[in-house]
Amino acid sequence: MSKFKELDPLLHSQLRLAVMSLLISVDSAEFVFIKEKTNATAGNLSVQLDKLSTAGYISVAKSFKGKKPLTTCSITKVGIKAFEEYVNALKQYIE
Amino acid sequence: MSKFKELDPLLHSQLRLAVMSLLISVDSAEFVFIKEKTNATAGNLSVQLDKLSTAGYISVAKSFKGKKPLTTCSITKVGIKAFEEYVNALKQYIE
DNA sequence: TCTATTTGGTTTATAAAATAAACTATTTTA
DNA sequence: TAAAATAGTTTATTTTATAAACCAAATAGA
Repeated sequence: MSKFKELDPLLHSQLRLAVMSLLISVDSAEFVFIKEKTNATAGNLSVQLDKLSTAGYISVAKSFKGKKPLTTCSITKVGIKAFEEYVNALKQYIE
Repeated sequence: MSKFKELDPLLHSQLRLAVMSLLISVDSAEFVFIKEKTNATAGNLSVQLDKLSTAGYISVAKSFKGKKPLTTCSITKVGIKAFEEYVNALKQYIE
């Protein structure tokens, strides 16, 4: 029984983890879609997307659908790696 | 693809999760042992044990080994159930 | 023997994070 | 054309985690 590995604090957050979990299985997803799937408020989601984006875990593209703003997110290579490492570390806790 | 289940916030914390993970596989464990396994500071561990104890997830017995204080913890039935449910919910995020 | 240091913690203060509330700009609907 | 909805962002508040300070007893060193 060894010591517990650190859990990436950026991923060890319910909402950010849900976002990453979503994004890892799709090519890209829109703000509104993520918001619905995660049950997040827009404000909270906005903040957490920023954090993931700042860390380079996701990329966020802002455009327009007609005249409404459209925020599209996708996971990056760095994000995939971080997610995989997090899941790996987490298994030590739950298996 | 359904919405994400809530993750019990009491368990979704690195240190408290590590504590529960430890306790679920042993009969009981002493403060110092848990502290070493989890790399926690005494202060932080003390606070988090209190929270788990207040929630009824663990029981904490305070006694003396010679004249030194000895804090012994074990997981409760309620704690085991909560841990299992947490792990279950978590799988939705990482599988 | 007195005085540091260590052990085994708890309590309180501070820093960081999550969340909620308020706000902006545009658009659609009644 | 006023009200409500959409798609967000920004800022404020609450909650959490962590660190620092503290306590009491025991042990170790000069």
